[in-house]
Amino acid sequence: MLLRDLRARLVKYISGRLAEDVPESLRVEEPRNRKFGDLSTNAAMVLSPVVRKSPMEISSVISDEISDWEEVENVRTVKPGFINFDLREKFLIDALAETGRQKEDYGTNDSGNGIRINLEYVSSNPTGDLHIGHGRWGALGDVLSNIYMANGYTVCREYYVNDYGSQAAKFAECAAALYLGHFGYESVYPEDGYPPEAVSIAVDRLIETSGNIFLDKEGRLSEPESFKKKIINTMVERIAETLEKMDVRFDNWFYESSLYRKGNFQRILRFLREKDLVYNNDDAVWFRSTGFGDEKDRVVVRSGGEPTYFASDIMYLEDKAGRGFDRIIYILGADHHGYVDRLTAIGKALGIGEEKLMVIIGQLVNIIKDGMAVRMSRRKGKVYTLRDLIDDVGKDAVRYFFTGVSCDTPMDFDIGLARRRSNQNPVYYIQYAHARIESIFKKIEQEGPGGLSRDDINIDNIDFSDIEFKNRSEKGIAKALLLYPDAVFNSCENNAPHILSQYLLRLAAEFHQFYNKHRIIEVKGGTMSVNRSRLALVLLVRQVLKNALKILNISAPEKM
RNA sequence: GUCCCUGUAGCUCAGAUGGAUAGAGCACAGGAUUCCUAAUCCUGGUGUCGGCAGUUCGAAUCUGCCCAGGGACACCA
Repeated sequence: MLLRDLRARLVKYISGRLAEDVPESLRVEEPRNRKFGDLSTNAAMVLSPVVRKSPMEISSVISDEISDWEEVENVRTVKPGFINFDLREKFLIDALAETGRQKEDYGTNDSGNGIRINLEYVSSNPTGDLHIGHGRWGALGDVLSNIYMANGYTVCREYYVNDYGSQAAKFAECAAALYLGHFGYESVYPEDGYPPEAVSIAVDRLIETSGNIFLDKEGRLSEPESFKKKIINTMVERIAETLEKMDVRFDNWFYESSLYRKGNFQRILRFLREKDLVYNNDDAVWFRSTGFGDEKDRVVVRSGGEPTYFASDIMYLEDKAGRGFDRIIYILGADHHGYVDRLTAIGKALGIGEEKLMVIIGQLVNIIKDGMAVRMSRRKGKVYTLRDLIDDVGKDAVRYFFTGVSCDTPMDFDIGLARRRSNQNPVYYIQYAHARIESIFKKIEQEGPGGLSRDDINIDNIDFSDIEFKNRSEKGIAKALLLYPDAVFNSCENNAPHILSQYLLRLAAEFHQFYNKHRIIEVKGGTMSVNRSRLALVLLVRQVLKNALKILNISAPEKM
């Protein structure tokens, strides 16, 4: 990791020599403006208050040190106290050779040290189709999982199925009404039920696969409990199918009902009483969540004796901790942000450290249609669902749109725009870079210069010492390639897949610019030759594009 | 009323723990293809970084107060 390694080295030099503690804010980074050089550090400025010397004074000491590094050349200090420097070509070439050797592993690191993460996302109630927002959490969770794995963590992707409470019961009730109605029997549809068109998705499917097996002779449900189980599973199947359409998959579908297996609820209740974490009031059992930072106490057992959803939350978190995860991450939609305090309260009460529990809030998605915002409420009949979106624009675009912007940003999703398969969609720009490179290789293979075989354009057989930088865009590409591992690391540190998306866009841009100016297959006086240096460079670009696209799980097409 | 997120170019958004002249794409105008895919490239420019104070050598970034948009505040999930 170029930036991180250089920073670490600088910190090591400074600590004990110039200052006891090196400020966190010390950075080695690319300067915004290219004219300042390849890299830059603010070391002198952040040290100034610590050392009580002027930045310029400190910068001369530090720039002397940096000048000794074999990676860099041309170190200079500038006005307020910045130290700017360039990367030496010899270093770039050696580093690129190493990149080529690592191939599909390039960019990964083991900073995660095998730490076990449970990442829960989507977890939409199985009471209807997924909406657009779920697509965002799905893409976010999936890519974040990939990012964590690329950084050496172990990840369990989990979906929590709410199949136990009153919402599931209500859904089953609605479904039963439609089911009986379908076979011509009288049925009463619950007044406050889910929209029938949402429920019928599952009912139609159930009838298709299982026919009337839940119907008894009197025109009633023969086995209401199995019907409920079946109808919910049918909905879950449908949800899983939708998510699979965008390549979002889970390691564990965790059923809320499984928390209530033999005596588990009584066990946790006893435990909570022993710890004095609950008390009785108004015939209900309350959890002392205010004692752990929640704004109010929460009911665990209703006056009727039924456990609440909050009871499930307690057991679920306990279960996760019991499965030995070092870190438990929830991705919640902004409409559930009120959960954060509750969850952390449970965590504290159960002795799960704050550093172990993390909640990522994803802001909502607005749908824009013909310039107008469209409300997306599942309770209001026919809406534009995630399934519709994936069918309209394809999984690559969906995934890129959702992970290309910060999850803190409420996004506007313009359906009309997303439908257009045009250059307005940046994902094509990135994929096109990959397709172009493939096309070059195909050309070399098919009608390339004599004496050049397929093996010669294999990354394993390339002599990277052939690389030379004859112009700015070649060096620019090299630098961009070497910054990839930092992008992977930073996107993990910040739980921000969009850092990776942004990086990809930049690499693609570097490539397209290069491609337009310089040729890999050169033709001189009718004879064709391949520029070995550029071939090597482009092979690496392809590798990094592939690696990054794999993390985003967006396809890298060979032709477009 | 309380809490969370957001407010940056005409539009969609970057700007990762404060740093050097605030960026990209789209849209708009013009140009580039006898040659590896023009889904590309090159050239054009616009900003009271929502507002007002404060902290700092230095603020789009941190703090406070306002304004605007979205969301959340059940013995529903």
